[in-house]
Amino acid sequence: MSTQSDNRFQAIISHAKEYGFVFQSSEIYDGLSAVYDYGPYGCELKKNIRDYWWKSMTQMHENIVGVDAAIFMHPTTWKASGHVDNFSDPMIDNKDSKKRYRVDHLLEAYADQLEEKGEAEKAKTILATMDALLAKEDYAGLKQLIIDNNIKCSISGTCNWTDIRQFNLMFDTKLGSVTDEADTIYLRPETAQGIFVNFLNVQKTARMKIPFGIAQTGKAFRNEIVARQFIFRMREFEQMEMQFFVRPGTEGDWYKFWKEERLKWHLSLGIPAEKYRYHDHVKLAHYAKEACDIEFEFPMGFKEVEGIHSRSDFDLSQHQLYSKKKQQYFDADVDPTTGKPYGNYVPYVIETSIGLDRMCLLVMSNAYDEETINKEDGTTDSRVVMHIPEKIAPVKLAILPLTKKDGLPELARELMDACKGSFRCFYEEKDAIGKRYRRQDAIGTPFCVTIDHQTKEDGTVTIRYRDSMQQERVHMSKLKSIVLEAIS
RNA sequence: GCGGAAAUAGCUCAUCCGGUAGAGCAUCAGUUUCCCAAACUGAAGGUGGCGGGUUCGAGUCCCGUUUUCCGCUCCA
Repeated sequence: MSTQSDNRFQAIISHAKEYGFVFQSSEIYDGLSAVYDYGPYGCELKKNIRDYWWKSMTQMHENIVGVDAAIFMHPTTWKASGHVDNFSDPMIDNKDSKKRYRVDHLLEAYADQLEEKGEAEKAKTILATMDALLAKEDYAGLKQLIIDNNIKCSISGTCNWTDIRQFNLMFDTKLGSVTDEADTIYLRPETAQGIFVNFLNVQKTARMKIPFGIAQTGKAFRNEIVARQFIFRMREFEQMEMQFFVRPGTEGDWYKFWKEERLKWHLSLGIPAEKYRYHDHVKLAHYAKEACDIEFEFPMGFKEVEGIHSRSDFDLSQHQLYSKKKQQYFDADVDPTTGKPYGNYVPYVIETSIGLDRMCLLVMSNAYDEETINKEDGTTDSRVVMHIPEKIAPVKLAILPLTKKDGLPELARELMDACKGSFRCFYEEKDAIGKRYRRQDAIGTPFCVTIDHQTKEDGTVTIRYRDSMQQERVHMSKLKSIVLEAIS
């Protein structure tokens, strides 16, 4: 990473704090690691991004409906989803190289080596022993297995291992007021399962026919080993997910469709295409058939902002297995090859999952700009401006009377009253006009309007555009529609 | 979790060899001005992240701790 991009990231973090976008959580108590709060403008931005996504997914697609599932779910949910087994990996560190390994990866790699050497039997024995020990959570036994087989770290070449430790990435808590008798439940590590367990409820009550989708936004929690990089990786974060249910055999086409559709959504915000790229997964998760990330060029490099996964029928089948309740859909459409209806099946799923907090960071990173302005008298000036897309800007319109007397505030208040019911407005009469413009630039307000003495005569005002700094005279009565046009 | 760096006003930073903290910008009140960070007057804002130690005396030296950033690792 270059020093320049380092500085840029620092500048964005400082700006986010200084102008009320993002604060560290519990800052007066020295903060809480990797937890952040959104301030007055940050929460508007976040809400606007969420609303824009929600509208794009549900309102613009007749076959997508929403749910809002609880954060607490029945503990069996996480057994079915694979999170209890796959989300809590025993780890071991090599003391010499300081490298950390997942214990199962380390042993599997060793078993692979044995197989290559023609010792397949021994490899099998080791993997079987490992599985047994993992099931018993016998970490001392696992460490002994590693030592007995003289498994070395590939970096240091030594067997100098630490004890095996468990990193459970799910937060747990107790349900029930008496702790002794209470059951352990988890804060959801992803929102997807709240959709899967409601699959039939939604399908039946909203009378949905395949293909259809269920959208949800909400908080999820992961006790990350390392959570860093500002709001990019937080322990408490918000996801915007849509699970799209399709007939088996059509998932390839739908995967392709949503992969393209989701990138279009990003580009519809006017963010340059060259800052985005796809990253196709080579090594797939246990449930996936195909998967890719949409990556954005953050100040610290290209990083994932959204994932599109072809999840097969893994989730619904698992819930069917664990709940012993059929998760089937009856497809009355006629299969042209057989001439009969497709009938009952467990649908396949295409998932699109985007991190709302990452999207906020994406927008702020892309918007932040330190401009040098060449003034008419030959001198230069500078401004910090947030080029936030109009649709999602925290404040849409600033209403600024040129002076605080001669009846100008009264006219400005009239305009304020006319507009504030339709979008977020900001009123200010303090300080010189230039200073007020700069303050609005810093929070990304796309339009400023100034009421001056001419307004009293002919009802016109100057509208000043954030990005170009150009001004235009328009009639007061047109202002609301100009702004509405730009933000819809 | 390991290693490195850092933490002083809202922000960016000073404070020399250890002698009880300053600036610019921002904020607030007022005067004046009135279309791109204008000027003037005044005000407010700090137990120097927190805790301990050394010292007559610690923002400064030492230890611990918390938080942040960077590298490794992790992120199904």
